Amino acid sequence: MIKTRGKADRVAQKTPARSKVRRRPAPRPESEPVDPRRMDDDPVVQGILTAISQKRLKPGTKLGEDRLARALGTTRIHIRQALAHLASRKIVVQFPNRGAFVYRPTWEEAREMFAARRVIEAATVAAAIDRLDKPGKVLLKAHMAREAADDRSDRWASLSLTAEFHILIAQLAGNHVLLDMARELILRTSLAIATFEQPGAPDCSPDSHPDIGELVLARDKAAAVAAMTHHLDDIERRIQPRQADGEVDELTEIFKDLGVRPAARHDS
Amino acid sequence: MIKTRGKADRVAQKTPARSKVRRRPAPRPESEPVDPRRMDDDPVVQGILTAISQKRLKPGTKLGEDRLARALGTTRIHIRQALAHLASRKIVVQFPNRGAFVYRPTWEEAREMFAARRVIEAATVAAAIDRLDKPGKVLLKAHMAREAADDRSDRWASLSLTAEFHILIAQLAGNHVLLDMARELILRTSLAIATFEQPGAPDCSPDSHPDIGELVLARDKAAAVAAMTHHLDDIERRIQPRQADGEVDELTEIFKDLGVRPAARHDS
DNA sequence: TTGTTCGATATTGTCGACGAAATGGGCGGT
DNA sequence: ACCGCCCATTTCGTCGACAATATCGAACAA
Repeated sequence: MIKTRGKADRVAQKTPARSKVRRRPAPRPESEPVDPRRMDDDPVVQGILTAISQKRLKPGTKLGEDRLARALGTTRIHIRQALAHLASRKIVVQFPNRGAFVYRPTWEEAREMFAARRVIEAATVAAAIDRLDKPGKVLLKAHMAREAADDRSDRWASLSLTAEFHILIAQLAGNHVLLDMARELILRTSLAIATFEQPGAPDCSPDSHPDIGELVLARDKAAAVAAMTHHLDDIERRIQPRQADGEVDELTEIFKDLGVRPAARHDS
Repeated sequence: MIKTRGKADRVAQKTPARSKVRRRPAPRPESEPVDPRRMDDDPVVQGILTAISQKRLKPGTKLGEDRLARALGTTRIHIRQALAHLASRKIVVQFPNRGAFVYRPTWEEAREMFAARRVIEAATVAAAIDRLDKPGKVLLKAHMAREAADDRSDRWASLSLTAEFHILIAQLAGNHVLLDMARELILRTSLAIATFEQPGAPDCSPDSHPDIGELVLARDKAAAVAAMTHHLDDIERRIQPRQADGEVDELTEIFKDLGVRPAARHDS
């Protein structure tokens, strides 16, 4: 008979307020309205994300499912979901029957990411200045202090710190949509940098951050936008279009001034 | 033994050019280098996406897995993948153990989407003017002709058409990253409109499109940017912050100026 | 030695089924 | 008549296993 299911087909999303207006019978403790699932909170996703932003996972790295499952202590299905999510956000690429790899942007795409960042972040600094208030100033000053106090002893922590400056600006802008875009762009940009950086160049000239921060605190919008744009230009200038198709070129690059040959290959 | 798998761990992403240079033994027809999986090409995703952009799926609609699987003639696992992808892009929301629903933005988020669109699309028109060339002009003129010839006979086709104008501008900008963002924003904006629109108001004042198009063709950047911004303001003004939490309020809205009271409540 | 073919291995993709949670309706108590 | 509880049904989440495909190594021919 199949029972065509006449109702409840479109019940409307909304934090599951019970069908009627009656307040919940308190089966739940309180204040837990069953939040929507946020894949970004998944520990697997978080792990891969921070590993990437700290450059512990390099572009092109294969992310095998079974391997990750064992490494992170979960089952393959969670890994699959996490990888699918990261693939949707273009943090990883999935090839059919071959697996997932950390995304490696092309040179053109890297350029386009920076162009997009200039657009977005120019808007976020401007908006951040517009709606800057006491708590915002406190947050900004606190971050600037943290960056000033950073002694570069922990390269990974420093990398996170510089990225957080840009994210903080986007947060101060108060637009969650722009914030998400900025987050995504910053992450993907770090992939672009990792792909095309010259070996041994710093990631993000941290010297510019205090200047930008001061301009924001001074509410000098035009100068702050100009400084941010210039800052991003600076970062972009640090990358070069080396052969992005790697492997062979990578090897020639590695061995070209090294003079060693594989010898006779007997591992173990 | 476990076999720590000494090599090939990071082989680099790159369109799987065969391990050697030899041409393939011809199991594949030709010219198909195994492209990365693009979830956006999935027919299920496409179906839901166009259904949403044409407002055949309204915000809040429940997207049951088994139901969709039967409706679209696939298995549940494909539906799950598609829904996960759409959830990553915030087109749908997934509640644990409750299913997926077409995303219904909050009022603030709707405002933020428009603000973001002003930022992105101001940049895309500007860039489109900068790199406008012959084929670009042809495309733009062709689209303007199509919009001019549209007789609104097919409401769904008209909706797609107006969205495509904005996407075309973004395409002309030549920045794939910005293009993707514009695509996503346009789609989510249409969800915001569907959520908060006043019943019976047109979606996107199509009258503005010819003006903007002409300004682009005339390469008047300042005026085009201003026109685009104004156009988006126009659209945003058409929505109102009605109670977004729906159902009860939705019903009161439906019946509020209808003059009927529940009387003495004896249904049937 | 160089290049090709074939088989073994490993990894991914998919399916079916079961357990878990929530929804909805009916029942009994106040 | 209303409110709360309980159970049946539906739907989602997860696990295990199998099939499909690619990768790797070795044997083989030129």
